[in-house]
Amino acid sequence: MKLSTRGQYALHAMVFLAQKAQEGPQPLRTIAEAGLPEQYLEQLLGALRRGGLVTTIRGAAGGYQIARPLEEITVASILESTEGPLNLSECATDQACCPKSSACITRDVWLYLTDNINSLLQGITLQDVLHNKPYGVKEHQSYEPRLS
Amino acid sequence: MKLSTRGQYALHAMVFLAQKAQEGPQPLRTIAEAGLPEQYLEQLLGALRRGGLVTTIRGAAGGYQIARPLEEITVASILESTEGPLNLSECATDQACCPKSSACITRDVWLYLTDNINSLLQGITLQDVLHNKPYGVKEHQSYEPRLS
DNA sequence: CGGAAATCCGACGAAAACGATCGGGATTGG
DNA sequence: CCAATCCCGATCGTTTTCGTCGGATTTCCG
Repeated sequence: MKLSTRGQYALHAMVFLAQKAQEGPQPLRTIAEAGLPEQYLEQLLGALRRGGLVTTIRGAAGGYQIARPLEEITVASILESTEGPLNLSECATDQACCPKSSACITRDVWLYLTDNINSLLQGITLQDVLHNKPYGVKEHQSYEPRLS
Repeated sequence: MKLSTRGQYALHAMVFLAQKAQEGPQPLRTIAEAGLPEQYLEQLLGALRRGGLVTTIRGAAGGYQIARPLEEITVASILESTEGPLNLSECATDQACCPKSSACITRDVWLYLTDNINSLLQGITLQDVLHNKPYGVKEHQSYEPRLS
């Protein structure tokens, strides 16, 4: 189980933009200076814009800016914008999984994990990351198997 | 962020073997009957054996069996055997990450997530899955940023 | 002993995903 | 106008994933 570099780069870029939030739009060039491939990063910022997390200003002296208050931007939303939704198993999203297995009890496991990982990711905001605070300490969602 | 089918198939197979734990060794053929690709599954069972989760009996009337008590086999160990360790970001395992970024504060995020997801996965045993019990409801590990 | 049932294992191959790179178009400040 | 900058679709090499294949080995059973 791993994440692609898209998510890593995206989080990195968002943290950078958050730090420079008061300094006007940051051009791609500047964001990539930490060592990220510039043209690749451009794609990711496009995804983040479409996800409503950054705004852009085109033309000379343009660049990228954080679109919303830092406490509203979660790691979950960053990863979802750049990597798509968390999908541990088709079994968890699609209905007709496990063709011949009458009682697919593994499905409950995937659903439980999906819920809890999402809740973990939603518990971390850019604000938290910047302030180096201990992250959200909600409890695990209690789990009751769905009757289906 | 997704899991490969290896993990899905492996969990499915392990649940099946757990259900048949009292009935002697189950041949590959039988395990695959639910619709899994037989020869592919064979590789996965090899990995599970190397991980110490199943034992095999070779030769005619042979097959696969659960190797340990159900409450000792966690979803974490199944996924680790078949997919390798959870690795959200090289940044989390390797040291020299983020080449030019002096203070890589994203690293703390990956470490935190890795710890908590692992703890989620370790909280579910085959026993729990079979009995359809609410899974482990430990709290999130409290997190204090490492000073590095 | 011989054959059938089964696991074991390495190699191969098609398809998808990943990690970029490229080239050109559109927008805007100076 | 021109330079800086974002926008966007296409392409491309590499790696990973998802299997398949063929053969070797082990063991039961008659």
